[in-house]
Amino acid sequence: MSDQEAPYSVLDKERQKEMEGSLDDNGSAADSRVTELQLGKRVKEIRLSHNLTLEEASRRTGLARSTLSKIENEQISPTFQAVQKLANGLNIDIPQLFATAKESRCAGRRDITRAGQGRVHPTPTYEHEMLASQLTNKQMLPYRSIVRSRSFDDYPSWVRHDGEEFLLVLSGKVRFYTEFYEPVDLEAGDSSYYDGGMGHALVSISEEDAEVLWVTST
Amino acid sequence: MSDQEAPYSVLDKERQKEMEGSLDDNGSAADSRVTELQLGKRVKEIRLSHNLTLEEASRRTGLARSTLSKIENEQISPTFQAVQKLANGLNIDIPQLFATAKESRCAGRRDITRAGQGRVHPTPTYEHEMLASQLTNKQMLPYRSIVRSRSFDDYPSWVRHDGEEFLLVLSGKVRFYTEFYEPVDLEAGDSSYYDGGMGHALVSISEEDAEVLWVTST
DNA sequence: GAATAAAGTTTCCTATTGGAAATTTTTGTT
DNA sequence: AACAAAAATTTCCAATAGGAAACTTTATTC
Repeated sequence: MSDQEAPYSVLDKERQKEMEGSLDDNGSAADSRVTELQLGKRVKEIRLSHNLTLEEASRRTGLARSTLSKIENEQISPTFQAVQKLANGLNIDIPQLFATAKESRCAGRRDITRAGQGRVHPTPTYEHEMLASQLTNKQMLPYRSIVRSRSFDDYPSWVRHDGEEFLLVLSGKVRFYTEFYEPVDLEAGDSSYYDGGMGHALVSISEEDAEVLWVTST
Repeated sequence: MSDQEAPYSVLDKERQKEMEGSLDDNGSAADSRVTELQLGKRVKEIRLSHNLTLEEASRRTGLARSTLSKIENEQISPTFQAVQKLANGLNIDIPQLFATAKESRCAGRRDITRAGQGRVHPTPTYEHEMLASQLTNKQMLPYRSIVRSRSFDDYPSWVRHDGEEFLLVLSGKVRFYTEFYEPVDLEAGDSSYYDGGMGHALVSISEEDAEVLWVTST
């Protein structure tokens, strides 16, 4: 093959490879923590653990051998489409792919929120105090709320969201409306667990505004 | 981060009126189209729920406005790199991005537990009352516990388990021991969020046994 | 309602990806 | 060791993503 005059010399290659290690920059706000590295390695691991050749993997995923090779060697950043084909073809679900890349499960994170020191977020019907708001990427979102609403009519429509929700009444008394059930009155100490996708709403029915704790799963 | 910028609004669910239906899967894991369609929509949802403009999002993620727009409108398939910047910049973890498609079970489950009516499960150090125990297959496990322990020595070893844990002190006062931090005293209303894999233990330090609420993610 | 500003989309161009085929590396056989 | 076969990598080029700026749409103000 050509040697001295080729525009892409071996030297260039080496240099490129080195730079590959940390391709996060753009000094802007994004916290580009180095979560990168893993993907290619991970894919290779999985492929090998299934005892597949690139050829086979190519057949199953619909991606070219060459493309797979490049992905495994971190030479390219596959498009989302490609990632999906990969995941489908190799029978891995995407979260799994990133599970390792993301970070180890046995972290030692801890966040403490003193009473009343959460980040407050008011709405017409509730006054929410986000707890543990320092910690990001949580699996659950806890918040303590004061139920301002005094009538079901305060709600233009059902409140809905992804995930599941746990509710505990801390003080006062509320009426708990849900889309598929009769309303129920809950007092301090009563709790409920329900699907967030089901419409729901709370109304204070005690002298003072009731206080509740919510934990939502993501 | 974590300041006066748009408060994390998982709470702005009010505006999340529609849950899209209609995903035609052909059962097998072969077709990638299904999830593909979701990505843009999902990103847009998330961006809006954080009350961000494309401009803002661009600043945070380091991706161009135009690129973000194209992604949201499914005009391009972002590279993995781009997806990562997205996830970092918008503070979402990647699995969450992909979670949509399969989560189409907008069930309407609900379980109510009256104060003191949970299923009790005593241990030497705690007296646990499982809440919502009627409901199985939950993503979270809530329980209210009385902290019997009076000394750290009551614990033969650290308590550890999978997932993450949210802790709220309901009454009394506890000392919160963790594997990687100095012990902290918590009073009624104080809360903490931490990784279950990190050793932890509670000890009552008030006159009466303290009462706490725990929610563990699975 | 026109004028202005802000948010979002499209265009145009460069940089990068993805695939077919050539090349190199690895593995197995005599 | 030499050869052949299989697997992996690299090259080259067409197709596509990403970014800057032009443009269109949607709010906001006078």
